[in-house]
Amino acid sequence: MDAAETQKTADFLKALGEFNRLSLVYNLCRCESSQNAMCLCDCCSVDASVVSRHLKILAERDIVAFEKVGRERTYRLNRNEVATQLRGLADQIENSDCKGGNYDV
Amino acid sequence: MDAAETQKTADFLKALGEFNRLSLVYNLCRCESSQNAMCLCDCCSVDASVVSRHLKILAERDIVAFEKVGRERTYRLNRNEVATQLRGLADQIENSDCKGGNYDV
DNA sequence: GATATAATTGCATAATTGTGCAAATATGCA
DNA sequence: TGCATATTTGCACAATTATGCAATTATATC
Repeated sequence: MDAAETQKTADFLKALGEFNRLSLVYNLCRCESSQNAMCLCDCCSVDASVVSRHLKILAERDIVAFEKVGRERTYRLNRNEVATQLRGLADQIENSDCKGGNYDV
Repeated sequence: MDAAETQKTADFLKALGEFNRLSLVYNLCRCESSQNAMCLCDCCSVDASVVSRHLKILAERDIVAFEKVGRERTYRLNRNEVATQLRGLADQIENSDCKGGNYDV
């Protein structure tokens, strides 16, 4: 478990671990089709610029993907990728894949 | 998905989503037995008081459990609980349990 | 009781992060 | 071209968070 990978995982979890961003994720979760940012604004009572920034953070961590459609930008949740990453972490923690070089006393 | 539950999930993810705290979790992951805080200090190069505070946050979210042993406090990872929570979130996101009341357009 | 070690807490501070508003950019349409 | 809508960006600021140090608490041992 090198530091860079730990940092990357932490960044992923941190991106999900903020109320408005998690609300956006849940909101996208409910939608079959892509949603534009304006539509997503409705789910959290913050300025559009704030939603824009949160979506940017989610996109940077590959939690959402976006596409330009006209003057809109539509977002969709990367369901499989996010689920896979969460399950990978769960397995790692539960099955103790990391038990090799043991610090145990 | 009410706001309180969303906040709780966000808090859980936020607790895991910080470099030093995630390092502590990985470190505990490698140990079969409980570890005291001093021992855990070794894995992140910060003051003991910082480790103490991070462990407190992890304990508040039920990510770790502790026990008083003499003048030490020993910590262990709540493997199953953490894994279960992560998998629950993965399922929710992937299977779109929340697709019921649909905001879709 | 005196002393040593483990851990926590108070306090100050630095760093990061979330936010709103106004301005800028990008694009579609009349 | 001119105007409207969608989104982003610059800026300032508030709120939160991470950190270290010193002091304190708790407990074990001499």
